[in-house]
Parts: sequence; structure tokens; C-alpha cells
Amino acid sequence: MSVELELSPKTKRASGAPCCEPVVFPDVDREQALRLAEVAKALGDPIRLQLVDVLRKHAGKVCVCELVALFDIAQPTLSHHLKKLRDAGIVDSERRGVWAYYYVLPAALDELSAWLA
Amino acid sequence: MSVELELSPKTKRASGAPCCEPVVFPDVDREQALRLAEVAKALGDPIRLQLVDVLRKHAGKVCVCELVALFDIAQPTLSHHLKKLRDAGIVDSERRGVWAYYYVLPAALDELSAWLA
DNA sequence: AGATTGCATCTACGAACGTCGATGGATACG
DNA sequence: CGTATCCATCGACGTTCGTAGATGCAATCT
Repeated sequence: MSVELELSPKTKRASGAPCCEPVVFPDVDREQALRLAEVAKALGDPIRLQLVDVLRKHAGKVCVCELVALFDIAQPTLSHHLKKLRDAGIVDSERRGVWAYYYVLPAALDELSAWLA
Repeated sequence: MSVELELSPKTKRASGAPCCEPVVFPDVDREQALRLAEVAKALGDPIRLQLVDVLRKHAGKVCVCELVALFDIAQPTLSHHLKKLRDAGIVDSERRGVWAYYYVLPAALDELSAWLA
């Protein structure tokens, strides 16, 4: 009732006490935020983080059958986690006969690392 | 039928074709994985990641009323995200009168950064 | 050829998440 | 005082996530 309609929400500060500098920062690479959050989200599970850790420490490629032995979760669950990591661009896989070998794609982790640095 | 029952699942490899080196890596700091995943999970949302980005670029402390203006989400939702970041130990807050000011606690991000490096 | 093994996909379901509106407490202003 | 503002919490809703079992396919061994 009887409100000043012309004022934008931003200027409608408390009657006479500014809380801080008028503006903080306009934006923060909205596009990159989506990408970084996707990678961070993929790392946001202890098992996936350990998976990445194992794969990173093994510069080479690691067979899924070995990973299954390390974590006490069912094989389909492990496959699901690996798919999450693959979708996030953190790892990739390669089939050699019966076995699938996974390895780290450094680009995604590097981007996150650069943002954190 | 006539299967060797004494063998543990690990040693029951396919009859004569090893998939890779016998063992990958025993463990990976199980405790630290939980901590790192918690931080990564908190960063696994574009809004929270941008929030952290804004707070980091502002070495000082930022009022919530300014943050509300930057992102077009409702104020309770923003408060919810800030709580997530606080619970993960990424940020902390301080009340000054009516306003709440948020700032980054570098330790959590540093730990994640160190692991990625 | 038949059996076995390794892996991915599909389905299912309980748990957790993201968002919002409404409420309430604390502080500052008139 | 009374009122307005700022912020956190609560309740509710729909969506997504994490896990497991079942199924299916490909490749290897006997």
C-alpha cells in the first residue's frame, strides 16, 4: 500500500544505514561455474574421489576387476560411479578384450585446480 | 561342479589371462576422502560455486543482502546454500547488527587444492 | 560348442537435494 | 513504543542421487 514503485529493489536499502559497498561483483563466468560445478559434483562422493585418486596415482590404465576388489560395493554400482566420472569428463575408458581399462583425463581436474589456486 | 572351493574370489582369475598387475593400490586415505568429498559436494552446485567465487574475490566480508541481489533465487534458498557452505567448513559468517557478513575459510579449499595439485 | 567370466544397461526404491512460501526473532529507525 | 528491515528456520513439494538386483552381450577358455 502506497509503496514507491519506481525504486528498484537494490536502492530500497534500510532507511539510512548502508550494509556495505553498493555492489559486490557483477558476475563470475556463469558458463565456467556450470562446468566446474559439474566436475566438483562428480567428486562429491567418497568412492568416486577415491576412484579418481587410484587412477591418478596409476598413471597407466587400470582394469575394473581390480577396482572392484578395492571397494566393497557391487560391481554394477562401481560401473555406475565410473559412468558418472566419465560423463563429467574426468576419466575415460578403453576396452581390451574382456576387460575395461580406465584412465584419467587431466583437463577437467586441471580446470578445477586452476580455479582453486 | 568340481570347482576349487578353497580359492578366494581374488585369486579366481580367468583361467590363464591376467588383466593387469595383481594389485592396484591398497587404500587412499579413507578418512581424507570423506572430508574432500564433502567439500567437493558443497561446490557441486553452480550457485554455491559462484558464491564461493564472489566471496574469495572479496577478501573482506560480504553482506547477504548484496548476494541476494546477484543471484535471482529467493532469499531462503540463498540462506540454505550458505548454510551448506558453512557446514562444509568453506565459509563462515558474522553478524553485525541486522546484517550477516560471510567470508571464506581458506583451509577447506586449500586441502582440496592440494589434493588436486 | 558349451560354459564361464567381465562389464554395461535397465529397473526399482528409499534417501537426500533444491526450491519456495510462510513464520519468527533480532535489530535499527521514527 | 510501533514499524520496517534483514536473516534463519520450518514445512512442503517435486526432482535427483546412491545402491542393489536382474538381464544381456561379448570375449575367452576348455
